[in-house]
Amino acid sequence: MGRSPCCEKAHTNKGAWTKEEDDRLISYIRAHGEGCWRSLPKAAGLLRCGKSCRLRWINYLRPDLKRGNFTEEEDELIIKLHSLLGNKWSLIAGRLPGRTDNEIKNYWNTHIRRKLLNRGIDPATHRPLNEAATAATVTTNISFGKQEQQETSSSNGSVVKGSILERCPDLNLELTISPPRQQQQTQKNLCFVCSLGLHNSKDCSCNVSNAVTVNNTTPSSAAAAAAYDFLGMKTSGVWDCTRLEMK
DNA sequence: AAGCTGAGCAACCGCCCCGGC
DNA sequence: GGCCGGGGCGGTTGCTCAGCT
Repeated sequence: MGRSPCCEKAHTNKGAWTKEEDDRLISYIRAHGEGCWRSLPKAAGLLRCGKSCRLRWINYLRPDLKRGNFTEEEDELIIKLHSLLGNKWSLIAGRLPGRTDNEIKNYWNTHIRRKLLNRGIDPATHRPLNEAATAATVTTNISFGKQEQQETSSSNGSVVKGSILERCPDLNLELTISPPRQQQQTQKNLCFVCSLGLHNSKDCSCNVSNAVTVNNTTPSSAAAAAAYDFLGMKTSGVWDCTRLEMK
């Protein structure tokens, strides 16, 4: 049973892309644009799975990609975003123009993880390693909307109280998160995801969340509170979303 | 020079979500 | 409301290459 494969695997190439395949894909997309990935390989004369074409285009061939080493600023931004968003690589990539989720994921796993470990910071929790060891069950990753709902039901059917505050009793409850100050008056209903500039994201909870203050226990605000501890440096007072703006 | 090892990264796999029917 | 197909995403694999012995 199960769903049918996305393509006829018996007649598709796998592995590294050749220059000729790249050229075919580029010229086809230039001529026709990004359309139906499933039918693209056949139309472009490629013996590749549609998914493979999409991945190749998005991660390597797209003209707006920024190749080359990550800057120190990008490093720090990735670390901050990861502490907020967890392994939401696509969301993180959305804040780094010219970078792809795959690239950031690889970079995280190869460089930043080690960098944080060298700093004595647990890359999974963004807490000091000794603290992370004693509070291994505490997560500081954001949970949005549906994911939050999924996580609130345990396997034995009992409902776990969903509040991150309950799971993270050491959170600084005095912290207030707020949208950019000049927008506070006009965007009272901005959800946390939108406040990061990730409008129209699937994780946007504008429709379900009407506040972004930590005093409320909405998933987005509680998650924001959970992220107060950047790089192990606890902060207090106002945490301003504008700090995540690209420079 | 040859073999070994680990890092880096491109690509694949499988699952999930969403929209159309 | 349920099913199905397509797209997207995160995790993992495996190839390549540089550094070391």
